[in-house]
Amino acid sequence: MKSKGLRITPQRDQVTEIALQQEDHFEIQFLINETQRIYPKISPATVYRTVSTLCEAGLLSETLQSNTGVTLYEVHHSAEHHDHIVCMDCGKIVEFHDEQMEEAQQAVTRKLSFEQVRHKHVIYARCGLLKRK
Amino acid sequence: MKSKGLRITPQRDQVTEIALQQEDHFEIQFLINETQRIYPKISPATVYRTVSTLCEAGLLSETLQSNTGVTLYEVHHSAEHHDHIVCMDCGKIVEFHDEQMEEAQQAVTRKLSFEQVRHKHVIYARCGLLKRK
DNA sequence: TTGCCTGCAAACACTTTGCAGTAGG
DNA sequence: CCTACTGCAAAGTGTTTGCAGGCAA
Repeated sequence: MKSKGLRITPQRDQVTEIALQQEDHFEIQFLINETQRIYPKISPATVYRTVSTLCEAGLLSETLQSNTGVTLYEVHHSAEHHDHIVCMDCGKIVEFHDEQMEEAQQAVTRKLSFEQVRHKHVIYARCGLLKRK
Repeated sequence: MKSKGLRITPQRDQVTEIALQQEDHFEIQFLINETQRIYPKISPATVYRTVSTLCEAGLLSETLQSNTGVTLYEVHHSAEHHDHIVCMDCGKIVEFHDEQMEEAQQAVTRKLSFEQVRHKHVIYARCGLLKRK
């Protein structure tokens, strides 16, 4: 898998395993904490380096900013693309996919003579929990 | 205009004037440089403070990240909302507005029981300049 | 053995904050 | 006169980098 000239080390193993276990979006700090629980002497620098390696390898992707502005990562499911709704009140993140919207994007991009590479589409909304209180 | 308990000072005047002159997206560092050209002893902290004041006042908005990841601001035209295409090759930024897409967003958000507040929709694309070379 | 990988600490870029002095209204 | 605003420098954040030693292959 990562046998593309990359060495397999206990540190990378540990970080990779924890990262890939996550079903949700997570921040680097979480990964650092979790890894240090098991492997106390790992350095944050190594986690950063490993995460960017995993991103390049296509196993993770840096998806979005949380409602507080922190960078979040998620396991990259090559399957299908999705976008995000972030709740500004409780921070909850919901994924969605809308084919019609994707097509509209392609249309706009082409109309302006661009070739779309990727996009970042985040809707900031309120789930209503606060209002009900 | 900013007579909402806010004081008018030469520093704020200068920063505001330069900021509002910009037709394009700009980064804070640009604003700091430009202001210091005219008003050399202004402090970066003041520019930061002024920019956030202007954002709260609705005159500026923090719109997006450039292709290199820097935060960009733009003068806020209350008129109509638009989204952005950022060229990953040359950094060019094009604005677009697509009513159909906006409606699709509302539909998705409502379907998931959210109330949309705002959204950030950035398409990263290539303008093709590099390819032609 | 080779050189990629690690830990550590320092460097970094960007932004915020505490404080004492200044000046707007 | 009062207190918001400013400059300065220090402190924060989040992330990257240089280096010497260590270990996978």
